[in-house]
Amino acid sequence: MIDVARLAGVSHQTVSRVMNQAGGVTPEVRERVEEAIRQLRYRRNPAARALATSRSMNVGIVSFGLAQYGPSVTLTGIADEARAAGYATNIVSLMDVDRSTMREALGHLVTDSVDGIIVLAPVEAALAALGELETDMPLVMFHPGGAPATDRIRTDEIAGARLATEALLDAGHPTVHHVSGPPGWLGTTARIDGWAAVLAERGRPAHPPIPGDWTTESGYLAGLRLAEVPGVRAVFAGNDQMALGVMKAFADLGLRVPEDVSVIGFDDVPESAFFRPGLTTVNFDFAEVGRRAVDQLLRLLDGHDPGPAPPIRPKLILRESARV
Amino acid sequence: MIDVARLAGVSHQTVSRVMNQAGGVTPEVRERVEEAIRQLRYRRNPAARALATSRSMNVGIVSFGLAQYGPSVTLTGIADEARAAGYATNIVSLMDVDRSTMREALGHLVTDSVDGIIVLAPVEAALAALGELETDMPLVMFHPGGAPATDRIRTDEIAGARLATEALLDAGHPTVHHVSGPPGWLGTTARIDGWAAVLAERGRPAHPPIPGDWTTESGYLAGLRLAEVPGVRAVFAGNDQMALGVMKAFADLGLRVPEDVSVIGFDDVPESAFFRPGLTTVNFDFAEVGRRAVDQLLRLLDGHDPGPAPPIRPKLILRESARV
DNA sequence: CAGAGAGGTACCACGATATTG
DNA sequence: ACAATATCGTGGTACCTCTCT
Repeated sequence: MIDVARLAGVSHQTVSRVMNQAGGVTPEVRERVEEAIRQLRYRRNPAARALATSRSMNVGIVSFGLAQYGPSVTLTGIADEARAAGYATNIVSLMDVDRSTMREALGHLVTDSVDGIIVLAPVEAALAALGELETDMPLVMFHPGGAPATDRIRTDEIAGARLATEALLDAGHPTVHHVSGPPGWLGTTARIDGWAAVLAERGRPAHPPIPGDWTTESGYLAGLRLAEVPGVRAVFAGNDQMALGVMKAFADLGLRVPEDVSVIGFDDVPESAFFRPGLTTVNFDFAEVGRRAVDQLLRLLDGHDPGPAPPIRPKLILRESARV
Repeated sequence: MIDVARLAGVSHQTVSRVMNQAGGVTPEVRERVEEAIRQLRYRRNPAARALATSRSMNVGIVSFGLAQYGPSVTLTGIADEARAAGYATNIVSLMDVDRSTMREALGHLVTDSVDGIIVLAPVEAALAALGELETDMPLVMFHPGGAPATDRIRTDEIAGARLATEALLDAGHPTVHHVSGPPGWLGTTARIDGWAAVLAERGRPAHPPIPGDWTTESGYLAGLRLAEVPGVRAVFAGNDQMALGVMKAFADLGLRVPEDVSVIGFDDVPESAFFRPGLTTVNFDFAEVGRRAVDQLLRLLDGHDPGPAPPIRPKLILRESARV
């Protein structure tokens, strides 16, 4: 910066003003400084800046289950939005989620002095661990189906499950069977809640959900079991992979989708449009989850209470797997 | 740090020595300092440290296709290994790969003054873009099927494709059909090369590969086409999703796997063990790719030429989808 | 004597180096 | 010779001062 100042014939302070888009610089001087910056290919040193401002311009991310579709898409949303706001993205990945791993992850990020943290671990264990750990660091977590709160970004998965269930009932099916995700995941609970609420409202029989584990295989097994239930007309699966498995089991057993049974999935993974039949499913914009998490965190960093962020709304994507 | 020094009754320099595990401190003094550190919950300021040492202790990652299984697992490997070495992980995700997006991504990381960069974008466009861009920053890229080089971490995907093809031929099948990945991906080329080489060596007919796009659906379409080819006995698919699609097409058309046709996949995604039938496939340790990339980069940062890193070797995972 | 543009100086929290006990 | 200290440099920003319409 000193070199730039010398070349432009000004003080380093003026160069700083130019770099920070601060006012109080003559257009003429500003141009001279900018030319010097270009000429010397100057980039300011973020460490020095961080030291002087006590802001690292880094956001930390604690992530779990990155190999899943939703979280990985959300991660890119976070990275993009943070970048756009001038923040870098510092990631810690978790193998398991419990109090000690969470404490360790947060500790790493605190040591790296990030300005704020986003927790991308939509499981109950994460919630519990965060509840027990006290941090003064601004923190936003992803909470599928959660209640409004300043530190949460919510996908309204209860509404998503309702959309699917209502669509199936509206189509005239007597009830809807549910293949759920594994216990412990926030999304599993939310989807069960939404589905059960609609059945209760309309006085339809609610068969106990058949638990899967998000995999296609578990969906297949659930499908085999469902096929034996007399009068199965409509199935709502907790994610698209399980819906795929259900459909495969039905196909193997000679049940036609959607002629005999309607199936609706959840997530709208890119492949779901290409399943056979194309899967009717519930879409959430997971990248938007990431972007909003960053926005919310930045507002928190600004100091004034932003209030709860609005939830991400579901969209029912109509394809061929369900007669609605 | 000054507070710690004051509390321990020493100079800040001595505290620095203790923090850095440097010698030249009496055990007694060291203990006093460590007690003071504990008491004040002191953590050193990474920005100040970065400024003084001109090392940010950050590695940058340029990633593409994070929603894919391989890259996302590799990312966690990178994050873990970097963390273990005291480095934080700074991620930039790419939507498209071309010269300008790559330049921009590297520019961001340079601005953030990372100490080194790992490029996780196994497509030819990335290779080309990096070739044209000159950076003095230490950089390691993931290069499936690539030749040995100091700045590359290689998975020996040619060997992986050979394993699959040889196993099928050894089982007595007259030849092997290949469902390839989309053009432009380094893995696509490597897998085709390995497959073709084995067929050539053994004088077997090589039908042109049927190109897919990594999705289950494209595998399904390829399976429909393959089923019409007379005498199809063995199929090697470029990844597990496509293998799943192929098997589904065969099932729909009444071809039994493995009785009528053997199928081998590639990647060994966690679900593949649960496909029906369980998928014989080629495993690579993608997390290890990430760990080695970090190790190699750290050696580069050390200054002395580490030589090419050894390639990641494939393993054939025998399950039920192929009679071998 | 305002007020705007520019410069001067202290300070951020460390590590490196030379120096002292 | 060894432990511990004092001083300086790192590259910026914040705040105060100066100068000139």
